[in-house]
Amino acid sequence: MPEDIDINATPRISDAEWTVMKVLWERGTSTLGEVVKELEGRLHWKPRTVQSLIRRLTEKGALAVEAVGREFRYTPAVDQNHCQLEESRSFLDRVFNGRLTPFVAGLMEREEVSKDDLAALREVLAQAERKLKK
Amino acid sequence: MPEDIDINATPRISDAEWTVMKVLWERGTSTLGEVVKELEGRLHWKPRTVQSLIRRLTEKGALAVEAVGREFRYTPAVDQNHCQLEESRSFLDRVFNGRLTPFVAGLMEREEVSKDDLAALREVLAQAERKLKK
DNA sequence: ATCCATGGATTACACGCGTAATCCAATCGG
DNA sequence: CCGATTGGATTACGCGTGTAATCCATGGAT
Repeated sequence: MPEDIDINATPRISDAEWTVMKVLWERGTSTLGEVVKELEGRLHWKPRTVQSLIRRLTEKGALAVEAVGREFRYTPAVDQNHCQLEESRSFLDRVFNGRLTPFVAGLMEREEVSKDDLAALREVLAQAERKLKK
Repeated sequence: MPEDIDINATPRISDAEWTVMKVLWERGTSTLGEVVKELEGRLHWKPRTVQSLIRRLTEKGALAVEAVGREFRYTPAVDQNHCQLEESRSFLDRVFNGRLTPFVAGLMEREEVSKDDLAALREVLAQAERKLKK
């Protein structure tokens, strides 16, 4: 009886949820209040909204919960790089048929890439080429 | 009285709609039947599904309609590069806080980039650098 | 001792999306 | 000419999402 459940699947994270996850990944672990504080100012979100998002993330297994006193602390239960990679693939597939180059080229044509970015990219490229050669 | 409508906004295109738009962009203009034919095999979609997507795209102004005999021909009314750029920006913001380099680096670390890609990227980079210098 | 802020649990609610089915009219193949 | 196919118009329907509000318990401030 083969399992239908893909044990390695990362949960699907929505737009708004990404905002929350980024805070949690950055801070490592937080209470609701800490996340709310972190977000207020940038966003108009009411605390209940943040709580809803956190609850959904917990339900879909993206956050782990640990009771501390009468509160909970929330900790990412999925790897940021992994999630980013999945999003990257699905984005590239959807919009650019999976091709990376047109994506980068498009941004560069519109001058969306700074000189610093260029330098960093050059470095990343060089490294990848070295790795390929080995 | 300032307008609330952003005249330059491209409509928001959903996942499934991207699939349809890519066909239309590639073919320039098509009837429903042509799109259905183009997609069958790759996808399980029923013709009514394709029609629904086309209708929604028309309603949101992404496609222009022109009656030809009893049928309609659908033609993209939004620029592909423009849509791609918008998607790119929103994706980078959401997932990578707008930073291009970590995105590319992430893909390369996981060896998601082929040698040909690397060469093409190198070329794109060089061109961008030349443009910056001028 | 009391009141308020805070957090969990439950509920809300409209909208977009994926994925069609139905109904109807016209056209096409035979 | 007639049945089958095709395409437009209308309708469907459950799920996820964005964005909360309510209700309730409790711990901290006064």
